[in-house]
Amino acid sequence: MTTDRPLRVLLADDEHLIRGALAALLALEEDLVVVAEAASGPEALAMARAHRPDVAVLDLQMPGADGVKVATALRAELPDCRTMIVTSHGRPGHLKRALAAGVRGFVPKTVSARRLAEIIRTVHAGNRYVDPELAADAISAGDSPLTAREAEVLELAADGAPVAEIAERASLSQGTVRNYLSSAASKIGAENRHTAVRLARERGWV
Amino acid sequence: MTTDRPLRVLLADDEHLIRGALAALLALEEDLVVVAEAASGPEALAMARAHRPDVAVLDLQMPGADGVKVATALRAELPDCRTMIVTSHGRPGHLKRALAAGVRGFVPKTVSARRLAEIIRTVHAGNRYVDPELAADAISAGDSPLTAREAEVLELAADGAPVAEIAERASLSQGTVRNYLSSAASKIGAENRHTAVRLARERGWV
DNA sequence: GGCCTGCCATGACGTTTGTCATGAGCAGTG
DNA sequence: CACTGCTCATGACAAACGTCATGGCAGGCC
Repeated sequence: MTTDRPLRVLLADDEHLIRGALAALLALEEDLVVVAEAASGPEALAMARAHRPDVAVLDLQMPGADGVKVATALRAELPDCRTMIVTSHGRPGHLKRALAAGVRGFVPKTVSARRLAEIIRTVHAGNRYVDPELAADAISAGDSPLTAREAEVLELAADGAPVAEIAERASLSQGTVRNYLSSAASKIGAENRHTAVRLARERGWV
Repeated sequence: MTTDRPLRVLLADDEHLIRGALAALLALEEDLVVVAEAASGPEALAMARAHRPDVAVLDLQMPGADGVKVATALRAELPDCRTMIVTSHGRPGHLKRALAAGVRGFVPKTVSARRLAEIIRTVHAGNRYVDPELAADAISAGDSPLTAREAEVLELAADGAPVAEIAERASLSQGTVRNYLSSAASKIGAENRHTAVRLARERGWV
C-alpha cells in the first residue's frame, strides 16, 4: 500500500453544510485529497470533467440530476473514475438503479467519516461496497413483478393524474391504461392504483 | 462580546457522517463547544437532561421523535435551553410546527458551517432566525383554507384508502366523506383527492 | 413450426368517485 | 335576534375507475 500519490476525490452534495463538513473531515486523511466540490448534478459533471478525480462521491438527491444520473454520465465520459453514492434515505430501488449504473459504492449517511474514508479506498481499489443493511432491504424487497409498461404507466399515475391524461402521455388507449394499472395493482397486492403507487415506491419498483 | 464562558451546544442528527463532521467544524469556532451528540429523538432528550446545553441543534427527521417533538419536550423540561432545527427538506408546514413549538432557529442544510455558527450565536442571544427562503415559502403557501374536518378526512385519504374505509375510521357517512373530500379538493384547486393530498402535504396543511 | 409471454386494444359491466342540491342542528358574531 | 360558517346527512346523476373476456401481433424458446 504505497501512499506516493494521493487519492483524488470529487464531493457532490447540495447541502453546503454537509459538503463542507465532509471535505474537512476527509482532509484529515493523509492519502485523500478533495479536488473538487459540487452542489448540483450538472455542476458535479462539469467538475469531474475539469478535475478528473479518482473517485466521485455523489449524494443521491441533488438538484438538476440525481446521483445515479451523474454516475451514468461519468461512466460514459470518464470510465476511470469510480463512483459511489451517499444517501440519507436508502430505498431498495435506488440501490438497484445505482448498481445498474455502474456505481461501486452505496452507503447511508449514518456511517462515520473514518468509515467513509475506508470505503472510498475500497472503491478506488476496484472493489465494491454496499451497506449490509441496505443490501438486506433490497433483497427482502425482491425483484419487481411489474412488466416495463406496467411500471411506466404506474409511474405516470404517481401524481394522481386521471386515466385520460396517463393514456395521452403514454400514447396508449384509456382501456389499455386501465388494464395495466389493474394488473399492476393486483400484482402488488393493492386495492387501487394509488396505494399501488405508494407501495411500489416504498419497494423501489418505480 | 466577552468569550469568558463557551457556548454549550447539543447536536442531534441521526446521520453519523453529518453529525461528526458538523461537530468537527463547530469545534473550530472559539466560542462554541459541542457538549453532547445524539442520533435519535429520545437520545437527544436524555443528553439534554444530562448536559444542559445552551443551544440544542436538532435535525428535523430523526428516529424515535422528530426535531419538533424534541423541541416541545425541551421547552417544558429545560426552558433555558434554546432550540433550533436544521433540515434538508424545508416544507412550509414544518416551519410552522417548529415555530409553534418555540423553536428559535430554522435553517436548511444548504448553509455553510460558519453561517450556522453565527446563527447558533444569534439564537443563543435570544433572537430568532428563520431562513429567508423557507420563510418566503411558508408565507406564499399561506394558511390552510381547510376546515378541521376537511383536513382530518383528507389525512385519512392520504394512503389511498377508499371512501368506505375513511368513513368508518372517521365515523362519518360515506356521503359526508365525499362531500368533504370534494370541497377540500376544490379549495386546494386539485382535480381529485389524491392530488389534493399531495398538494396539501407540500404546503404543510396536513 | 408450435407455444408461451408480453404488448396493445376494444367493448361491456358494475362499482366507486365527484358533484350538486338540499336540509337540519349548532356554534360564534355583529 | 339574525346571520354566517361549520358539521353532518341524504339522494341523485354523470363521470371515472376496476375488472373481465376477447383478440391480434410481436418476439423468444423447445
